[in-house]
Amino acid sequence: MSRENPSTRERILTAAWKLLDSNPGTAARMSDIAKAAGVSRQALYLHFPNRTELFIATTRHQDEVFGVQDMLSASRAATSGEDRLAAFVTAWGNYIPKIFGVAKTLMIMSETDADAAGAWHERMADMREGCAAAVAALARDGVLIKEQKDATDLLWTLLSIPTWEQLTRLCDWPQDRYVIEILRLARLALCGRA
Amino acid sequence: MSRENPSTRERILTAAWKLLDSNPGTAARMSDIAKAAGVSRQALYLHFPNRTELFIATTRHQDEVFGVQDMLSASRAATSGEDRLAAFVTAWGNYIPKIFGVAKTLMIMSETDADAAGAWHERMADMREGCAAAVAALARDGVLIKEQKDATDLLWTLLSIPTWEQLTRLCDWPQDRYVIEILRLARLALCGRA
DNA sequence: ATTTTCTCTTGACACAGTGTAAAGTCTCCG
DNA sequence: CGGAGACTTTACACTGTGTCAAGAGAAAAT
Repeated sequence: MSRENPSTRERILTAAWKLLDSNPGTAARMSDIAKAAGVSRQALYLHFPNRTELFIATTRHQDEVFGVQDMLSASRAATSGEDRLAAFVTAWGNYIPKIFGVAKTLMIMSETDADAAGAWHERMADMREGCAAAVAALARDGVLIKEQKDATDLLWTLLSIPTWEQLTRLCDWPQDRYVIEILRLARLALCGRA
Repeated sequence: MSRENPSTRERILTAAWKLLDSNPGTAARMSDIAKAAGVSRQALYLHFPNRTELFIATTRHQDEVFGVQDMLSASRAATSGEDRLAAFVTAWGNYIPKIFGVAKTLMIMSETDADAAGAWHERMADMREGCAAAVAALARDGVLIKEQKDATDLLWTLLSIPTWEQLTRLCDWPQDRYVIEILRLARLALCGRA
């Protein structure tokens, strides 16, 4: 289930990725993914124990392809708290659209599937780390006007995927305006000034 | 499907309500609801054409029981823009926990079910009206620092159900603090001051 | 060159859940 | 008494997930 012909596994992951991207949340069926990958439905079960694990593997695959780690470490480079906040909001805010389709599917599956919930919460916890680090940097600079826990909660919520979805998809905000406004709001909420 | 014995229909709606409330999003099965209502599974189909319509009827039923209209008209009573904003945020913010279980289920079903999506979007559009009215009142008072459309988008997003869920359920904020903080954030975002 | 091994396919099946259909029961009401 | 309406019971079609077993095909081992 791990050291087989990588090309097939890769093709399945790519097919799942594309399908979930093209209509997020609608949770493609196993047979759809198989067809898109050009393999039999049963072949999926040779590489992944079930649908949930396939989707979890797809998000991990995305993270590898995009190099989330590099992205997050870039925001760690900023010296001042405010720079760090800006770097983190920009990095994560611009990462969301890349992973939205798959992430949303996992998010929805979280409600009914414990494994999906675990993977999803882990991902959100990772993102929260970044929020906490930015908040801590603001506190160190003495510009934070709230408790660190509360500030982290707020920033974490502002940067949540549903918030991104509502503003960009339902309100038709272009991506760059979303980033600018969320950053403005974060600064207002955490430092009391823009 | 509408003028039959009301007690059975009522009992089904109440059962659905309770089940959806007790574990939101997990989408109770028809047989669960039937059992809880003390009727046969098939009886559900005598009153509702399908599962989606049953859940939609459940939200409408909630709105009747709680009297959303009265709640919203109360916020219209406020004279100044800032009062109106506060009244609306408080009213809606405190309404969310009452409807959360059912609303979230409908929200999740929206992804795969067109009827659910219609009902859900209609509900959200209603809520947006309230946002727009509060924003217009702020503009009339000359305290709004953004375009009305953008301000409405922001307020609408701050008051979204996922935002409520994240802060109260995941971050463990008590309900009253949620209302206070969202109101503070809304004032900051729309008027530039708390 | 033959055999073994691995990946994938084919076809079948069990299971859960939704929605439909038909026949039967029960009760109320004329 | 007899009919109408609400509900039950049983059965079934359909979709989608996950399992199982037999076999094809090719590459690797011997």
